[in-house]
Amino acid sequence: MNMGRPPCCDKIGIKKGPWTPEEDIMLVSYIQEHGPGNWRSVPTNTGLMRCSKSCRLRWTNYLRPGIKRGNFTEHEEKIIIHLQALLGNRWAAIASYLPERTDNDIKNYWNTHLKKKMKPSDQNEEGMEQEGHFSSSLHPKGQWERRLQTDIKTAKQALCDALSLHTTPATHAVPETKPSSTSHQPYSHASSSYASSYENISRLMENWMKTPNSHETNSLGDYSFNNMPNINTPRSSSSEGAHSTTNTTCAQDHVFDLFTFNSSTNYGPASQTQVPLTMIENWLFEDGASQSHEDLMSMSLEESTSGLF
DNA sequence: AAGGCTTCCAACCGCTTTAAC
DNA sequence: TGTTAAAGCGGTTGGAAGCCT
Repeated sequence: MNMGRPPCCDKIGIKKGPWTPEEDIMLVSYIQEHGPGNWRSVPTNTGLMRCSKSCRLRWTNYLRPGIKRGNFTEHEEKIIIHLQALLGNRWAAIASYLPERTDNDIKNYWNTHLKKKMKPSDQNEEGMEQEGHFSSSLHPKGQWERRLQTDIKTAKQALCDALSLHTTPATHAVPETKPSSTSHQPYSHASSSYASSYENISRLMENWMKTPNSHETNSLGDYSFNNMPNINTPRSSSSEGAHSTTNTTCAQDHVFDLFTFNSSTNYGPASQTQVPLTMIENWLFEDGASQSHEDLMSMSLEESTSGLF
């Protein structure tokens, strides 16, 4: 019986553990030619004795261009602390606000640095959480509920984009809308002895970026680091090119679902399509403003979450 | 100098969701 | 439409490196 997709890898002779520079170069060379995605075929086509999942993780967490490593700035630190309080341990969501950092990196940084740093004040926050002050831990929420919270924001952003109600792009917190910041982002440093190899790979990638034409067309569609779809969104970069459009559409669907849901309690079905635009605008502007990093930093937790519910 | 302890982070594991067949 | 693997995600671990005694 062979229903569904074929297996990702046969798990026989799969290599585990740290990646060698040679393996990295093999992977990068392959992605250079074909673009990320279709991970299933990566081990076969590259000769890497790695599981496809391992290849994907290696790429998204380490080799992907535009990743800043080590040395979290005070600003980044504050954002992480604030977002962690807001969203809980939803590292992917937090990482979307820090496009140059991977969720894994943020998670590690939180666990190794910030968690203990927060210890003295934790008492307060935990106390507040127990009293239900924070939305993220108001109740032991189900996954769909927590996802909904994020979706609301995504949906608002999508609708905002659709209606061309951009706030200043530089302060926009939702990274999907930002132009790629990766091409000019210097690699800060690699903390391990692997640094020299890593730099080699960086150079390899820089060469690639200088010659976008050589890889514009491939089985996965147009692709280059300069116009990589969703490059700012960790993980999603591994997805296929159509992703961002799909997200927007889905988000818009969500937002209209929300309107339908809200209005159905107050209005009859006929009025569902007659939500005044000013209402939507107000709603968007309200939250759109709060999406900037600066505002995110300055607003209180209560303020920042009140709009969500 | 060396042994033990701690810190840090890359990578893995396992679960859930999404999408291909 | 059901089954299955891929993708996404958060938690955890292993081991290298640094620090302490």
